[in-house]
Amino acid sequence: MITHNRRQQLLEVLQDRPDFGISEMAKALKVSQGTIRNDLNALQDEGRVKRVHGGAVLLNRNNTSNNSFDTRYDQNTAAKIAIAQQAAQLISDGDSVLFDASSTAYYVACAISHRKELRVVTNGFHTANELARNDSNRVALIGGMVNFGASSVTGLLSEQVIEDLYVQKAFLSCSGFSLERGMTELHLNEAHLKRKVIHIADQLIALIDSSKFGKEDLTPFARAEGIYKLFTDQNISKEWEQRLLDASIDLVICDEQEVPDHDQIHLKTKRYI
Amino acid sequence: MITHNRRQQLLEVLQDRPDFGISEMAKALKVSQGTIRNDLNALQDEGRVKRVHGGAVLLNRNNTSNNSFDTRYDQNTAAKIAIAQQAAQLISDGDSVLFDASSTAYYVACAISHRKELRVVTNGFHTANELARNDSNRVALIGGMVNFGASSVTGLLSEQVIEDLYVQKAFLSCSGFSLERGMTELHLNEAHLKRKVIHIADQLIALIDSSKFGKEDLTPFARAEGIYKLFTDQNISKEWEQRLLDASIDLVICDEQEVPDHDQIHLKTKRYI
DNA sequence: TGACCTTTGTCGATTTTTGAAGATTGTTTG
DNA sequence: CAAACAATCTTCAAAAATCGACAAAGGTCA
Repeated sequence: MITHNRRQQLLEVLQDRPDFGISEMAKALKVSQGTIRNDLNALQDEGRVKRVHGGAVLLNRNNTSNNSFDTRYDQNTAAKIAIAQQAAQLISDGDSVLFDASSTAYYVACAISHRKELRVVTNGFHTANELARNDSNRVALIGGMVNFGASSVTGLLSEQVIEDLYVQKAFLSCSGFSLERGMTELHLNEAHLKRKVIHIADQLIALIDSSKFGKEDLTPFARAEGIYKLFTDQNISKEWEQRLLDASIDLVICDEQEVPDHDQIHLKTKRYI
Repeated sequence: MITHNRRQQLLEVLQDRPDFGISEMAKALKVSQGTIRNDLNALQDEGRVKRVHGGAVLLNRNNTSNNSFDTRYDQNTAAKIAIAQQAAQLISDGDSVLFDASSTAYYVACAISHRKELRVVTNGFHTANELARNDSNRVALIGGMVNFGASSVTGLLSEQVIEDLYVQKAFLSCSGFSLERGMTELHLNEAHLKRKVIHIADQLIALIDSSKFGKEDLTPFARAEGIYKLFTDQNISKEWEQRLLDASIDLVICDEQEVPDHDQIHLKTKRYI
């Protein structure tokens, strides 16, 4: 084992087990504690970790995946992916679409990675990055004040910017939904932004997992009648299903399919043992 | 066995077994260790591998993603961090500052994580996220077209948005610098954006590592006289140092040891003197 | 043959690893 | 709060591994 590779492994160990101390790292990599200290100090000089008493913490670059964005992604993943895959069917090559910064919208973005020449507007970093990966797409990120937790922007720098845009389909989620108040959002800024973007979109596609029905949050931003299609998961109650049908809302209930590897994106392989 | 073929084979071995050291490669190819050393050094000169103590690591086979944030991040890290730590001294609580999407500017952002109530404008995702981590800061991300590789935006949605802002200090890097053309940038969009933001900033702080001097890229965006302070690393040539002094440019040559503890990302410890 | 390149072994210099001693830090206990 | 203890840190020195440089040996081709 050469030095460089051992240090790379050390970083991976540290990512999996941030609580490991020097002695545990030494045992995991089968070298002396002094060597681990050398390695950690060397990695510190490279700016990869910060040394603390008893061990080290990974520095920002590797840490970016450890914010609240990812934890949001792990909640109810199967339902969100089911919704995303169905909703993605609505998008064709060359479409102009809008996504909010929600994790469900991000999964839609992942599901249309094979589409070409899309024109995309979004306020989510991850969604923007995922779609910009494809060279033929033109992805616009809405400027504004940054929310660290959500990796998104909401407070608009300029109201005008959005009004000058136009998209065919807007894919929006919400934190609560009722027939009376429509789609509601916990945060004022987010609701404000969504209300804005609805005006520039031809069709409003609602991505609402079953847990949101009956919840009413602070700020409403879209009336139920304005929804072009509503996607939800199979856990929706019969009662709500009927209620939505009675209100003439175009409802799509998405079956959870076998999506084996997707949850495991965040898991790292453990080479040490 | 022709030399050229053996080197190709060596690359394949290295791909299969990245953890192989010199002696293992020598055994695998049935030549002496000295020959392996020759081969690895030759391959390094071709840019195919990077030599590390005890062996070598393969590097980017696809030169297309050359400008990505991650690869930029790893280049010349020590110099960039040195520059960042010195430049960070200019920032006080409550300041309004602007950063470009460069990795050096990102390091500055990391170095001011303890500052409070900053008002920040940037077009880099990583920089934005890092600074937004601190609740007391207000971070604005400039909206625009997304560059996947750089994790940034450049094509502006609206020229007006920037003109309505004001910052005290703008921290900008560049891909080339000369006294005649000033700061230059390879990509047109980026130069365009930087030219814009210079107008809304009181002071232009240039972050230019020593490798950039004498390079002139396509698009100039800031004249040398307009630079308020220029930070570079200690590898700058005496010749260039003199030239900048003659031009009355406020030059700061950054050396890691001179920074007080509380402003450091990490300490460079001297272990083997 | 003789010029040129590659390979190989050797040698001192450098880097890495490791263990030990003493200093420092963090925690527990009275 | 302070003393006592444990864990961890830095420093140092020695051993091991590796490096670069050089020169000798071997091969190729005009």
